[in-house]
Amino acid sequence: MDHGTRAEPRERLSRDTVLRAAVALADEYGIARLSMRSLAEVLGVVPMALYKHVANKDDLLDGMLDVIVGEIDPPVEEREWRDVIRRRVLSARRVLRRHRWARRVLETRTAMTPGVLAYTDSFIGMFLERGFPVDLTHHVMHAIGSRMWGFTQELFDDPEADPAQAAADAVPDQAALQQMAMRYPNVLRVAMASTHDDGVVGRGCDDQFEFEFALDLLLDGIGDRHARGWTSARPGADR
Amino acid sequence: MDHGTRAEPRERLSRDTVLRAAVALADEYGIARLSMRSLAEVLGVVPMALYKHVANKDDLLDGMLDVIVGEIDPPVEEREWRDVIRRRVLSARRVLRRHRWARRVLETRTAMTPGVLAYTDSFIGMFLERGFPVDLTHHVMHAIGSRMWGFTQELFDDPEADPAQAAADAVPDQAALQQMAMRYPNVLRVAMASTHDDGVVGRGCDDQFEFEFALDLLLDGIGDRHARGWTSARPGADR
DNA sequence: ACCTGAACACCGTTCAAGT
DNA sequence: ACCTGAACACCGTTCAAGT
Repeated sequence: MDHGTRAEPRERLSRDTVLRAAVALADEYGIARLSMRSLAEVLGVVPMALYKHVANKDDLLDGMLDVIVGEIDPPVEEREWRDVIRRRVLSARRVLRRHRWARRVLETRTAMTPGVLAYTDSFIGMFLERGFPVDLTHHVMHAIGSRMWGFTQELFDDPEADPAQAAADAVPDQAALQQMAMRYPNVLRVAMASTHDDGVVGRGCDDQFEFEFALDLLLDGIGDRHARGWTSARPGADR
Repeated sequence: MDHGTRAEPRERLSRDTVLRAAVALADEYGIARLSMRSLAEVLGVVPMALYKHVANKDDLLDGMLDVIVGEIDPPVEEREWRDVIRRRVLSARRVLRRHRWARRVLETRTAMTPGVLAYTDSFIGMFLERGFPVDLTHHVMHAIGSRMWGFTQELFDDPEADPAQAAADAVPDQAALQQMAMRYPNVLRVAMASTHDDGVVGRGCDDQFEFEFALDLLLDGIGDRHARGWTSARPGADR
């Protein structure tokens, strides 16, 4: 019943309100629908008003990342490195799954924001404080890569899948399946292996299972190198 | 000396010429500068002319991917799975480094194009044909993920870095370094460890070394699971 | 069959002005 | 100090028309 502009004294904008509104908007409608203009509309303000609180769109995205990085649990107090790392990664994973746009944004930017740096620093600390040498820790961090955020670069999973696409995947028509079997027999065999129990070809994989499988492969390898006192000992280190 | 439109009988467009021109344009100026409009201009044609050969921009990107996937070497003839996989991955890596935009494009799309499927099928085949069970192969493919294309999701490396950014990274001012040391001591220690030999803080890491380190961690883990006859044996498989 | 031109509905962002 | 309005230089794409 609000004809005319119900001029409730709209709260003054702040960087924080802008960032949180942006996160909420991306959570609900996806990052593709987040534009300076759509965000302004949600906040009941003209697009240019945002630029008082955010330098530009990149700065907005960086800020959004920092907001959600703050949601990752701190490391647990324990001396066993493997468990500490494992839990932290799985906590990050839960956060990134709540904010499905965040993965893509993390991949996109160079992301040297304060929050991201703080998390990285704390993550490295988990190794160093538990006796890992700096050299090994360095290479280990590279090997872990995006898995410190709880995601693996999976092929063929679309993080922003529209339901239509998902439905199409789930019910492939017979002809397409036939073609598939001819041309890509190995893909099909592997896809079938994961899904014979629920009868569909698409989405039969348990993402969480796959993630932990890969994470444990990695942690095993790391533990092995650590136990063997591995160093990079690269030729020309004294050059 | 071409005043007026030098009406050389411009070659008729084809899907192939369009795709190759797009690849060349992205190679030279980066994917951000590739638009339907800029591509049309390069081809000396009006934007809408492209739509006869390409359904839309997504289709263009898919096509570009298929062009470069064709550049990956076929698997070598050998019976040792580890070496075959390793070489194939490193070949893919060389291709993706020639076309630096491709990594981002691969990440972005669901990418179920014929070329991508064919490569995936052949990749899976390398395991199956060398005695890996289907179940293990399935999980292994998930664990390998984007590494089958020769890239790891690295944090803090910008694939499309502008030179200005790179320069800024390479020569951090003293004050920034000081701040860094206070706030992110662990990040700094690790960064220093890799670079004491060339004296700069930024880009001191040997990407190729890091990639192979991580790849070998993974391959070791895979070999271990294979040797132990690992199966997923998930509860409820008969449900 | 292939290419063109004008138009539509979007972007991020600048600049000068309002209160 | 904060917000506004109009404008600029871009996008991808539709539609009706040209040859």
